[in-house]
Amino acid sequence: MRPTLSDVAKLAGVSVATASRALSNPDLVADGTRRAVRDAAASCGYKINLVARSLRIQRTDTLLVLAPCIDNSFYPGLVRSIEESALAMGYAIIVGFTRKTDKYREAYGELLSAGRVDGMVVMDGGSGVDRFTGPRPDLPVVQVFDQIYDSPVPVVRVDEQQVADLAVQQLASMGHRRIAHIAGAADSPSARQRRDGYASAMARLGLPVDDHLVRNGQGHREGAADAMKELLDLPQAPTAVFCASDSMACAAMDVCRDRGIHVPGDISFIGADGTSDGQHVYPSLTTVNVPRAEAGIRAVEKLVGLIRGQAVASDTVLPVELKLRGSCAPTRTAVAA
Amino acid sequence: MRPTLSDVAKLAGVSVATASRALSNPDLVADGTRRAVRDAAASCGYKINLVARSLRIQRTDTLLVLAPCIDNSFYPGLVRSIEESALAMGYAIIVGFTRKTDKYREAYGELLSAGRVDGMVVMDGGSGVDRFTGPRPDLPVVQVFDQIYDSPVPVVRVDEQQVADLAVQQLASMGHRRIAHIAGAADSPSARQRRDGYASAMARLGLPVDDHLVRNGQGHREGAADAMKELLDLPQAPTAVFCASDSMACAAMDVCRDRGIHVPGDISFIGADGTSDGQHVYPSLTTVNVPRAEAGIRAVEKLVGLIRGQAVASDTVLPVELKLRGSCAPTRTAVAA
DNA sequence: TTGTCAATTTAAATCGTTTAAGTTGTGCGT
DNA sequence: ACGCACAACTTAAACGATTTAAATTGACAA
Repeated sequence: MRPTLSDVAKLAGVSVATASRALSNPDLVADGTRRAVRDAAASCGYKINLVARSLRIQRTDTLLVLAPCIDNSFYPGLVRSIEESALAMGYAIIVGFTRKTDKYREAYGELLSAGRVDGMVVMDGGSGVDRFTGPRPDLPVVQVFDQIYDSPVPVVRVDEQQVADLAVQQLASMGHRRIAHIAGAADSPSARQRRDGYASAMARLGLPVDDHLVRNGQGHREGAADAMKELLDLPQAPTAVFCASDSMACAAMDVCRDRGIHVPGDISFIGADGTSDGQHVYPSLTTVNVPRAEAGIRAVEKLVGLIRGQAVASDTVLPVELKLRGSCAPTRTAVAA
Repeated sequence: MRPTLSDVAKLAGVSVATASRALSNPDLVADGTRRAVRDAAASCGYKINLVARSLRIQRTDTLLVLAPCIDNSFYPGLVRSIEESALAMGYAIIVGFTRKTDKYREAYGELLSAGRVDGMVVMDGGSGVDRFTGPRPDLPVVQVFDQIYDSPVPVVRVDEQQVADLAVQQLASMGHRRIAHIAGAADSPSARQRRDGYASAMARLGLPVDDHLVRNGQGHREGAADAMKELLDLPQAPTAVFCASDSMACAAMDVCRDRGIHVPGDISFIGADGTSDGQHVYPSLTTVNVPRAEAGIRAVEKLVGLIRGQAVASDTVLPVELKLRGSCAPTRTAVAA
């Protein structure tokens, strides 16, 4: 049987209260007593029972982290960053994947409402947070990217419109006028915002907004490949494409290579997110970077603040940044000019 | 204040014991009582306190999953598979990254020895499992891939020698004789075994084993790129390379592209692991697939068996398989012949 | 000797469940 | 009518820690 605190106390010849103090609040006991208790604990291999401790102090020191999936190269980095700062603040993390499914959202939400975790970071904005916890607006929850429309839940995010803006602006500054957009999953709030951002950037720059130039890539490679084929088959194919994610951009570039179309000579690409997808392809992908590591840190800070009952900013917006790489170039006419 | 079972009992006019039974062991109470308790619970929004429950039943229904990192594309799929089967068996998972560092190994090991989790899946074989839990051979632990030398811990793995064997055999059958190897991290058991497997396969096939043809790629892209450059600078460059991981193979192929060396025309590549790295490069990478999803399932099955005190196989070896893709081709002489 | 005070230590309550053991009351056979 | 079996429920004791309030100890001054 595993030794308990009472075993240690017996061994050291003190009460359990003193044993508890000696181990967790050392300055409240006399030197000799402390040593005796510590020796006793070591000699019998005592390990605290964290479950009992949690019950008593009403804290689990554990956070729940929910991502839609982990196949997507967007999330691993985010999870890693969350894990790192959680650990630094004394929390372990339970990781769950919602698969964008209410069944899983609810299953994991139980962990929060049943007190197995102290708070939750949600990266899956597919639907309201009440999908997770039922109607409990008081629980500590932080949303990261993919904000739910007019949700009261504190959020760490970027300005998605600006993501699109930077991309379109860059392409336009290189002389492109027929700029297409391959959009992300229809049910993703951020994908919708990037599409809107694309449209308004085009309008603002006085570029022709042609509905045929906007295609739904559904957020995955296959969808993006199909979308790209449609774009290339257009009577007037675009000279540049802004894709809502790097992985879609890579898939679209692959389609071009297969058809013998040169990137960036014949057509330029810009992706978004700044994942590793775009770094090791040829040509390497220009992208609008979304600071995922930073977001993870801020999310944990915010969540821990919430848990401790401190006042926290309800909306944190992080800066995005264009990373210029090999996949885009000035149009031929711009070069000629 | 959150309602407890005793609140529910009061509301329903029964004792807490009956309330507990009505909710978790429904067939032990009368129909009317059950309904009364359930209604009471619903009406006050009662949620069970899983921490209290865990303390009482001495189970947390939580597993600890330790990976060295998650940047590497090898682990996300494995973690996902573990999460999926754990959830199916009624377990949540705490995920931790060891960063191949004893500090982190010990920090997470605490969770196991302090009873916050019921068992642990370790994917980081860098050192003995005692690095995690101290000298506690009785705790439920399963190792996945990267087995620790003569460790008593049950393991789910592949035959790493066979991984190398399949690769070398394939290349040899295509006429290659100068086959190089770019090895993985020096401290990784599986990397060492693949290197040994390469050497013995070469010997068995009567191919010249030249020390210059074995380079340490250190398991990452940069290391592999350096290794590849050295190989290309050799007086007699290899005509084929077996890389200990797909990501290293991709990095090595990139070096060839930069130097204008054609793959697979001038040189063939085979990677290992079957990660997504090799699927979206050009040419797509031939690889020896390691069944990660299957491994995750088997690991959880085994761990849960261990937790429940059942007898489990101590060594599960899963089959590997060559996935022939575009990165390797017969030598010119083999084609001419 | 006695009282005061600070420094330690202890007993007991508490966190919210589960469950073994005990109580009650009903129906049944004889 | 009596006793027995059985169902339904209650009581009370865990699980293993923390923490409040009370008790003990010893030193020192009056």
